[in-house]
Amino acid sequence: MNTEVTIDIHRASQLLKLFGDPTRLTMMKLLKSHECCVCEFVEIFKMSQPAISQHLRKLRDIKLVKEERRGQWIFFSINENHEDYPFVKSILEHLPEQTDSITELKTQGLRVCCE
Amino acid sequence: MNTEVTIDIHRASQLLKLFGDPTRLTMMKLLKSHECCVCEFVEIFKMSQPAISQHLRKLRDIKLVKEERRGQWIFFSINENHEDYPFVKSILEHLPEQTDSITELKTQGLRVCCE
DNA sequence: TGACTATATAAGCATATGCTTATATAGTGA
DNA sequence: TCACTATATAAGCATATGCTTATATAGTCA
Repeated sequence: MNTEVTIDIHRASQLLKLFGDPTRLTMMKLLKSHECCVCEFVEIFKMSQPAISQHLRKLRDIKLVKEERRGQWIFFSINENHEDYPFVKSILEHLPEQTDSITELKTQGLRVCCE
Repeated sequence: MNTEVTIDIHRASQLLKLFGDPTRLTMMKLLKSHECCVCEFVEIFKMSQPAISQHLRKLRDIKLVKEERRGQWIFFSINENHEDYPFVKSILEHLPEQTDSITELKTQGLRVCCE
């Protein structure tokens, strides 16, 4: 019936549990199109740095996101090689773009650019 | 870019939070193809009747499932008219079929049939 | 090196969650 | 009506979750 690869239902529920938090879900949607670092999320979500860091850790623990240090900053991005990325992608595609928050960051001169 | 209707990210996270429990996620997958009543779920999940009832209530509270009494039994089914059903459907389509548990119910003579 | 910025981690705490047991409600059928 | 089955609800409890504050780690730059 379904040509798509299916995902084990327990693993699926673990992923969905992480996506069940509005902050993490928005993070994932943002990261799908934009690399971001912690301090940017702090601005976007108006949330403390440890809170942001802990959300990202949960996403990183199951390898949904990867990190890369550049100078002072650690940039987070979606791990497109994750075994369940097709599943993740199909969920994120139903969500509205979050480009506004990135645009606002830029307007405020808070978008971290590290070349 | 995307011709699909998008879902508000907060509402999405509420749905996904409910789907973040393996029992409820499996229930939803089962209900997508089979009407079931509480006592069947009790058998399938080897879980107490109140526990099952409470999971179903959460799904019913946000109208993801509907119920219909037939005699002694109350049959639950997916609410395909839910505003977010396309989103729900796309998630469930990634999950493996759960027909085995229904087959097993039938084998044990525990499948409730109410015509 | 020392001050600064970015990030991670630990501990604590209030609230949420998912079960349990006990009990209430509602339909069936003798 | 009464015993029975199916389901719902309430209260209690152990654990999980998501924040907080305090502190540690690591890089930058004067």
